[in-house]
Amino acid sequence: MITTIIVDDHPMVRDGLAVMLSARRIFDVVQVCGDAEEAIAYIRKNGCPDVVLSDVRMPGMDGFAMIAKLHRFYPDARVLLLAGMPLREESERAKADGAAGYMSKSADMDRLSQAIQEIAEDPAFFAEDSFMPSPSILSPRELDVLKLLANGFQREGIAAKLGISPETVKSRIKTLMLKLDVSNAAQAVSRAYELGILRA
Amino acid sequence: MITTIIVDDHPMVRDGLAVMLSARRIFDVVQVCGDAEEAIAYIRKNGCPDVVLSDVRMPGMDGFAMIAKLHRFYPDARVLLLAGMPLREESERAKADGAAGYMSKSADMDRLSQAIQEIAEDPAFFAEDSFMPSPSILSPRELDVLKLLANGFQREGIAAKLGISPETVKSRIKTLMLKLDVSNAAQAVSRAYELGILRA
DNA sequence: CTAACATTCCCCCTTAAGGGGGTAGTGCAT
DNA sequence: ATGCACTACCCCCTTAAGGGGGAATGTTAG
Repeated sequence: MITTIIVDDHPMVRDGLAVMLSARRIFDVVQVCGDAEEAIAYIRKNGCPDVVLSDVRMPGMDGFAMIAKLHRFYPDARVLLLAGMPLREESERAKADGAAGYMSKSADMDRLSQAIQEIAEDPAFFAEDSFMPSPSILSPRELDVLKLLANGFQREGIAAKLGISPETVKSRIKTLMLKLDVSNAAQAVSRAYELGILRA
Repeated sequence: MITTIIVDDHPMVRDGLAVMLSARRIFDVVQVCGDAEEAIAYIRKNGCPDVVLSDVRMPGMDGFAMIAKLHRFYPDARVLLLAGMPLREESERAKADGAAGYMSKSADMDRLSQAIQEIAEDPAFFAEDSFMPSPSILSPRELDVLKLLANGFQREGIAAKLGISPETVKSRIKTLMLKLDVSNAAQAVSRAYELGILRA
């Protein structure tokens, strides 16, 4: 039995992972947390699980900061970082910062499962998988919507501008936020600038 | 009597200006508009006023685009651009693009009144006033809040992070959005990146 | 001294946003 | 042909955001 805890600000991702992992009898998901602070508090109280699965980007403390903090108390803690949008540079940083791996949230369960087991068994193992082709993570339509969001439009205005329904705009915003791994429009715009999707 | 119309996406600014100008008996504010499209539609139906007062930054068509479009039908239209945050480069562009002036929204009424009169009388007059020292338009606290907004936090989270009340955060967001001349958090973040207040 | 500004916090209110589903048609891959 | 991404659209729901005020500090630049 491999004990794990899952840290992700997205309830969907977090719970989905928990269910899928638990379905494989070799994993025991002892806790799911919405942010790094919560996870660290839990670990300090209840001890460190075999593997910590954590989102890279989270409001507040991010995955890297969490590793640093966690390693101060548990130098041997194994943290597998999960990225909504895996980037090669980030993976390299993860390795350098002592992560146990860096994988995509959309990696299939077999690979993830395999990775977690290898991490639990081999203290030197670093798990990684493929990367996004960096830009154009967003579909053309999502980009349209994002640009209008950055220009202060809201759903109704975007819908009128693009000649579609506000509900569809809502759908695009939903998928776009999921891809950027953010929780609201303001953060989506920020991430987009950071990733070079939007240019200053 | 100098006829004017006011175009600004901020109801506060728009109506405030209308009232203050109307208080001076020499001005007749014949219309207030929330966006450039609306203003142009009005002008094409009712004729061009002596002076058009328009915000520079607006969702959709901005002040520069409005001048270009307006001048296609009314080559002599006099448009005084108003900036929430006056920048020297923007003022130069305004002059080049055929604006009748470029002034700060926070210019005092006497100067604005004076400028409008000169614009109405002299077809070659270009009105301008002082400029912001560019960066640090935002107060330290506003910057704190803005950064957290860009990181996906919302009022409650920001309040907790800064150890203040959510209502205070709301106040900071209000003033910050006013200064950046934007209508929501997403646009505030975008403007901040464009202005170099936030860095990718 | 007194504006101006920043900061803190409170109230009201309406509307928009976001979470979490679902259906369905297209077109492009394996 | 079966899947997958993209697109468009619909429903439910709760909570957050933003508009529009106000009041009270404290600091600082005229």
